[in-house]
Amino acid sequence: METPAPPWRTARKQPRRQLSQELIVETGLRILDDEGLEAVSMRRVAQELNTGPASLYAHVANKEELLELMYEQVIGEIELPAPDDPRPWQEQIREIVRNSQRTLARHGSIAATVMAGVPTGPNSMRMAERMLGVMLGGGIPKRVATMAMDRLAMYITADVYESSLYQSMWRASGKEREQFVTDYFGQIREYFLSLPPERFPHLSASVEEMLEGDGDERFEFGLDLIIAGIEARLKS
Amino acid sequence: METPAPPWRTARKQPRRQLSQELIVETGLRILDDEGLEAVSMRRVAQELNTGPASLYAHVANKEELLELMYEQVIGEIELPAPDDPRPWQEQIREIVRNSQRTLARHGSIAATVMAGVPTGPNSMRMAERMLGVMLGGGIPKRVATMAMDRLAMYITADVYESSLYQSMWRASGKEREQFVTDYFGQIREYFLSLPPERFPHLSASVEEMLEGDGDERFEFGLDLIIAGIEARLKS
DNA sequence: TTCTCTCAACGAACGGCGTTCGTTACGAAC
DNA sequence: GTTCGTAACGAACGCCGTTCGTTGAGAGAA
Repeated sequence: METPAPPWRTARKQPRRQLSQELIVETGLRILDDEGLEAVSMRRVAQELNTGPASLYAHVANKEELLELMYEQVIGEIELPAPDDPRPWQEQIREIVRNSQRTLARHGSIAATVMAGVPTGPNSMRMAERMLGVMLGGGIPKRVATMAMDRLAMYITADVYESSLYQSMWRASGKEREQFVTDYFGQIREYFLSLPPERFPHLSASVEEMLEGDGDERFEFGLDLIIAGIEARLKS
Repeated sequence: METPAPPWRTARKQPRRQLSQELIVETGLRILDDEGLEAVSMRRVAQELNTGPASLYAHVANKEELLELMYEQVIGEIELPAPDDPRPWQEQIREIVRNSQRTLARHGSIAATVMAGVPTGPNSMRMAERMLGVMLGGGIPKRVATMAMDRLAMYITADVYESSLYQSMWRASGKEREQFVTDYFGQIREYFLSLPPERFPHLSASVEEMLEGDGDERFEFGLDLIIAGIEARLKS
C-alpha cells in the first residue's frame, strides 16, 4: 500500500506522458483493427493514451491527417516482388494487386478514407513506381500503363472498402461470423426468390449463381477481367 | 400588411405542416445536389422544412434509411435501352453503365452510401434485371454474367464516389472550377517533378501521361478494359 | 545552482451531430 | 360532443472534431 502524498505538496498524478505521432498512428490502427473505422475518433485515440483529445493536435494537424498517416503505414506493409523478378508482367501485376488487397483488407475500412486523391506518401510512391515499372517493362505504352494503374488502384480500394462494409455489418450484428453469413445470404436468397418471376425473369433464374462465390473469388474474377482487357488492348 | 392576431388567441404560427416521406427525400436530394453529402443531416433537412429533426422520424426510420431512399430515387432516373434493343450486348452494356455513371454523378456523393450491400429497392432491381438480360441474351453464361454485373456495379459506384470526392474538394476550396483544376493538377505535377528520378525513374518519366485524361476518359478506359475482359472470357 | 523561456500537455468549452423521450394538439371516428 | 391515435415537436443525451487559454516540465543560459 502506497504512502499517501502530503496534500499540500500538489500531487503529480502521473509522470507527464510522452506522446508522439508514431504512437498516435499506432494507437489509431489498433482501434481500427479492433473496432472498425467508425470507432476511430480523436477522443477515442486520446482516451486509449490516457489523455484528452486536445493533446493529439500537437502531433497531428487534424483527423484527416491522422487517417492519411494510418493509410500510409498500411501501404508500407505491402510486399512487392523483387525488382528483377523475371516473370511476365501479368503475373507480377496480379501478385502486387493481390498483396495490396490482402494487406488493406487486413486493416479493413481504412480504404474508405482515400478513394480519391493521388496518394503522395512515400510508401504509396514506392508502390506506384513498382507497378508502373512492371507494366512498362512488359512493353505496355506509358499512356495505357498509367491509366491501367489508376483503374487497378481504384479497383483494389473499392473492393476492400466494400468488404469492410460487410465486416462492419457483421460486427454490428453481434453474431458469430458463420452465423451472420448464413443469415445474411439466406435473407438475400429469400428476397430474390420472392420476386415475381414474370417481372424479373433473369434475376429469378439466376438466384443461385448470384449467391455463389465469396469475396476473394469475385475479386479475382474482376482482376482477371481487367488484365485480360489490358492484354486485348496490346494486341489490337 | 397583415392584421396581427389577438395575443390571447394562442397564436398558431403556421398551419401544421404536412410532412411526408416523399417530401423529406426530395429535400434531402436538393441539399445533396446543392451542398454535398456532408451537408445532408437530419437537422439540416428538418430546418429546410421549418421543423425539428425529431419530426422526421415519423416518416423515416433513421438517417441510413433516408439515404437509401434517396439512392433509390436516383437509380430510378437512369434511362435504360428498350428491352428489344437489337444492338450487341457490348454496346448495350456500355450504354447502361455510362448512363448509370452520368446519372449518379449528377447527384454526386450519394454513391458513397451504398458501395456495399445488395441493393434491394425496386429501381435497383429493374436495373439489375435489365443488365442481366442483356448479358444472358448475348450468350454469356449465368455465372459469368452475374459476377460481371457485380463488378460493373462496383466499378460505377467507385468511379462516381471518387469523382464526388474531387467535387467536394473543389467546393471546399471556394475557387472557380477551372481555377481549382488548374491549381490542383499543377500542384500534383510539381510534386511528381520534384521526386528524385533515380529512386522513381518510371514515375518521373510518366508525369505528363499521368496527368492526361479527365474523369470521363478514365472511366471509359476502365469500362473498355472490363468489357474486353468479358469478351476474352467467352473466346477461351 | 538558479533563472528563463519554449512548447507539449491539458481542461474546458463551442457548435455540430443522430437519436430518444414525453408532451401536445389536430383530425378522423364514433 | 367526445374520444383517441398519432404526426409534430421541444428538450435533452451522449457523441463528435476542433479551438482557446493555461500550466508546468525540462532544456539551455547565466
